[in-house]
This record gives sequence, C-alpha cells and structure tokens, in this order.
Amino acid sequence: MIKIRDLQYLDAVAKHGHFGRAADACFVSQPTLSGQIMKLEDQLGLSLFERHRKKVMLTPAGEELLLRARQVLRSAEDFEETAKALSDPLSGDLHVGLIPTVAPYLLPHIMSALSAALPNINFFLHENQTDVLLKQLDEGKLDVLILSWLDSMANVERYTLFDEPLVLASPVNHPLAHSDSLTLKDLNGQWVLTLEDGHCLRDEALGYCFSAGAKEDSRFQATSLETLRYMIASGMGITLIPELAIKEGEHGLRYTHFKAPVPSREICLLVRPNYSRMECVRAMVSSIRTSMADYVK
Amino acid sequence: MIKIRDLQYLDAVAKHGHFGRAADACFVSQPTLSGQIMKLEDQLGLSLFERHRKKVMLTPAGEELLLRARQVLRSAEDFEETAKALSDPLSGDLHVGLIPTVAPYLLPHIMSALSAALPNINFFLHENQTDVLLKQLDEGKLDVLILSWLDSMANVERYTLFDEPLVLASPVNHPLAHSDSLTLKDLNGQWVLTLEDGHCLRDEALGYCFSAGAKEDSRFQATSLETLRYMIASGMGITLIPELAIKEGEHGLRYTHFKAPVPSREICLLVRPNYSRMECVRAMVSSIRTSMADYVK
DNA sequence: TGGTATTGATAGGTTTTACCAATACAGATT
DNA sequence: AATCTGTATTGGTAAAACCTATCAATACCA
Repeated sequence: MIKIRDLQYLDAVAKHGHFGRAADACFVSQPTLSGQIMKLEDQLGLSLFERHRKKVMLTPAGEELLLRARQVLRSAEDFEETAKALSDPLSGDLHVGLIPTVAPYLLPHIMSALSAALPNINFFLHENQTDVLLKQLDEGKLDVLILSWLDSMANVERYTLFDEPLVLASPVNHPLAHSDSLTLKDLNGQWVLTLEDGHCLRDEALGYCFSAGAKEDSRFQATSLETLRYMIASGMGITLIPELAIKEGEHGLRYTHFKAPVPSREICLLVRPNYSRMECVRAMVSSIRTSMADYVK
Repeated sequence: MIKIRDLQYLDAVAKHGHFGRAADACFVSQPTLSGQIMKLEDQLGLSLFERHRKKVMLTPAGEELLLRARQVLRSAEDFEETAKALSDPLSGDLHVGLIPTVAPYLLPHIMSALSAALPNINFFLHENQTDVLLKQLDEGKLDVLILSWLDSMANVERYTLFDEPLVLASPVNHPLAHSDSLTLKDLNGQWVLTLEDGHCLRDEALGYCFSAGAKEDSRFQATSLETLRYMIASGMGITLIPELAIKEGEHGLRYTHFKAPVPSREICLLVRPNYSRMECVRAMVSSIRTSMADYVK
C-alpha cells in the first residue's frame, strides 16, 4: 500500500517543478525526496515525472495520479482535523440515559451547573426504563446512565450521586396524612397504587410496602408518575413517591415524610468499565453531587 | 502525519471487533496490531476502542474517525487502481502534433495500422505550425510530433520516418509540365507561389527554388496547400508540392517529378528526450515506417 | 472451586526503511 | 576547459514496524 508521505512528495515536486525546492518544502533532503519518488514510481510501475535539466514535468500518468493523490491528502487532513477536535474529552456529544422517575425531577436541579462545568459538551438526554438503558449502554448507544441502583446490575462502573428518600403520597384527607411520626409499619393493610410494570420505582415501592404488610391495588397501573399523582389526588389510594418528584401546593394531594428507617433509593451514574471519556464522567459526577448537596441544604 | 497502514488496522479492528482476527486479516501479528493501534490512539490524543474481554467496541470518537478513515482508504485505493491502469505504457491518451502540410495527406496512410498496433491508445491529433508544435511539445501538451525535420531543431529526440520528395505542381498547359527530365535547374526564372509565412514547407520550397534561380510571386500567399493547389490550377504560377499531397485527376493541374537530385524533405517523429512512454513511441515509429514502406512499394 | 482457554498487553530482539551528508554525474553556461 | 545547476548514487544511522515468547485478567467449564 502506498504511503501518504510519498503522496506529499509527489504533490510537492509537481507544485515546485524542482526536486530541491520540493525537498525544502517537505523538510527533507533532496536525495531523500528523489529516492522516495523513484521508489514510488518503481512501485507503481510507471514514471510520474520527466526529468529535464531546467524543469521537472508530470507525465500524463503523473498528471492523472496527482489529482487522486491530492484527494487522498485532503481526506487524510480531514481525518486529522476531526481527530484533533475529538481529542478534547471535554467536548463533543454525550448521550445520557435516564429513567422516567428521575429525568423530569432531577434534570432541573443539575443541568445548568452541568452545562456550565462542561460548556463544550452537547448533552443528549434519553428517557427509558432501566433494562432498555442498560442494553443501550452496553451497545454503546449511550455513554452514561443516571438511574436507581439495583444490586443485580453487573458489568458497569457505578458512581453514587445521592440517596433519594421515598415519601408517602396520599389524598389530603387520608388518615396517614399530616402524621408527625410516620413509619413504614403504618402502611400495614393499606392499598397501594403503583406504576406499570418495568419501572424500577414500582419494584422498589412495592418492596417496601409488601414488607410493611400493604397490598397492591392492581386494578390500575399508572404509566407515569404524573398520572399516578392524579390518581392519588382523586382519592384512589396511596403510593410512595421519590422526594424530588414532590410538587408543593398541589390540590388534594399531601406528601408525608417517614421517620427512620426512611425508605429510599440510590440514584447513581453508570458507565461501562473502560469507558474512554472518564475525565468527562468525573466532571459530571462532581457537578451533580455538588448540585444535589446544595439542594439538600 | 497519519499512516494509511494504521487506518487499515483501525478499519480491521472495527470490522472484526477482535484484535487477533483483525491482525490475521492484516497479515500481521496481534502484538503488532495492538501496538500500532495504541500508538495511533496516543498520536491522536484519544482512545478509539473500548477493550472488553468479549468484544472490542468503538468509542464515539472512534466511530466518527472510522468513517473518515474509510474515506481515506477509499481514495487511496482509487489512486492505486488508477496507477495500475496507467502502468501499461501501451494504453491511455496520446497527443500527436502534426503540421498542416503533413496531417491530411499522411494520416490516411498510417492511422488504421497505428490503431491496430496500439489498440488501447486514444490518439488525439493536433494540427499546427512547426513553432507552435515545438512549444507545445516542450510544455508537455503534446507527446509526439510528426513534421518535417529542420536542422535548427534542438532538445528533441528524432526518429526519421521517411523522405518525402517534392514535386512540381503546375497548370496543365505550363511549359514544364509533361517534362520527362525535369530538374531543379529548369525552375530558373520561374515565378513561384508559396504558402503563407510560418509553414515550413514554404521555407523548404523557397530554398530549393531560390537556389535554382526562381523568384517568389509575393502578391499572394496561400493559407493552405488546398488553396495553393487551386491557385496553381487557375494558372497563377507553379509551386513545389509534397508527393503525398498529390491528388491525381484534378482539373487543370499537373504534377511532374524531378530527376535526381530530387528535392525532398525528411518527415520525422519527435519526442522529448526522457519521454516516459518510449515503448509506445517505438511501436508508433515501427508501424508508420512499415505503412510508408508499403505505400512506396 | 480449581483448571483451561481466550484475549489483549508487554518485553526483548530483529529487520526494514526513511533519512542525511557527501559525492558522483550529466547537461547547460560561461 | 571550467563552472554551475540539478538529479542520482552511495554509505551509514536511527527510528519504526515487526516478530516470538510471555504475562495478566477474565471467561468458561466441570
């Protein structure tokens, strides 16, 4: 296979019409350039130049090949320029996967700081359920995930961002609302509404509720937290809601915090092991942790 | 500057997702390939692959660069394929320069044999006066010239094709027509019509005529042999015409051959010294000499 | 839970090659 | 004839690309 250097020599000699000056332009000695051109001609099985005492001119074949050589050189330069642009790990595109019970409630707290910390990163946000996200991360379609940690997760690198308490969401007139000392045990015998299957929050919430002796009202399953919230407000039951999802001042709805042991989930950031832009990931983790610490305070 | 080989390695690893198999495909050892990829990554200042036990996947930067790398490889292959096609010296385009007093009379005798001898050559024929042709040959716009030799020509390689006698062209009723023993001396005192300035035939014909004591009728100068012929036929004077230009059966015109010493010109083929496709030139010379030997016979 | 296979990285040594300085050589110029 | 200009040749060097052998980490299997 030909070498790009040789094509540069070809280009230079064609441009200068003179081996010595072309050699200077390529920062090599004239014998080197002459030798390489001869080797190239030998390799191609044709002569590129006619050597004359006063000038060096392209053969017809050389003329033809010069055009293609310049095409090669152009695309090689394009490659190098792209590489240079990409070499800054703190720039470029970053595809972030988030679960639906996190994305709309977390992003408002972290995005402005993230954008400020990584001004040259374009964040693409993808909302999907955990299993889909994990698959896409593995396939390389996503760069990082932000979701609720499950012990069953494997083959990922995990950065804990914060622990998010779950709070009781109930109709304002519910007996447990306004309790000053709500514990999980108080859920015993209650009917609990949940998200539809596939949401990790459903499994987490049900886990806490079942262990406390509550029962699932499986007649309805909400497709989103927002829908679920409306169902609760209309008096259909209670549920556990992540703290970040609380919106104060909602009509008919009341959020009540638990006393210890507080049910919670761990929100973490996942990347593939050996991910290439760890510098960027570390900056993200740092920025998000700071944002959330400020939020708690 | 990057090396094409490295881009091939990049392409191979991306395609196979496996260093060992990619190395086999590139006919190098796995450590070599690993090393070169690492060196490339180092050089570019970014990592192209994420290494996992079970698979090797492209980083986002790698994905982007792979596209450009393949573009480079494509154009490099195009270069090599073109070179291969051009490496056959007996194919391609060939620009032939001919003088106006040769082209229309010689070409019918030689072209079919030339085309047969060099079936893969495209002949481009350029008709111009000697000085223009020499300049274009020197500039590389033309590959070979076919013209009448002048001793003043320098810096060219010369292949004699044949000697072309000059014959007397006169009106049929001219005293010298029908002579069985015409010599140059018979031109003494005659008025001679010629081609316009710039045609080498003019200088040659005038040379013979002046030395024989003839005079130029400078009231008219023909722009082509065909015009000149009509002027002779209409009784305006005599001239010397190259033998190949004779058309028998023309009304009012008579051609008379000279006895020795026969005035003549040498038709030759010229190329630049160091011309690259000498194999092709030799084939041309050989073909034309054969054609013209057949013609004389 | 060891034993084996797979895979990419590493180490050490060899060959290739691109390179330079010095110089030869050829044609043009004086 | 002497000189100049420009390319080719020669001999030697340092970088690189490459190989074989081996390691370390993991996956796979019984």
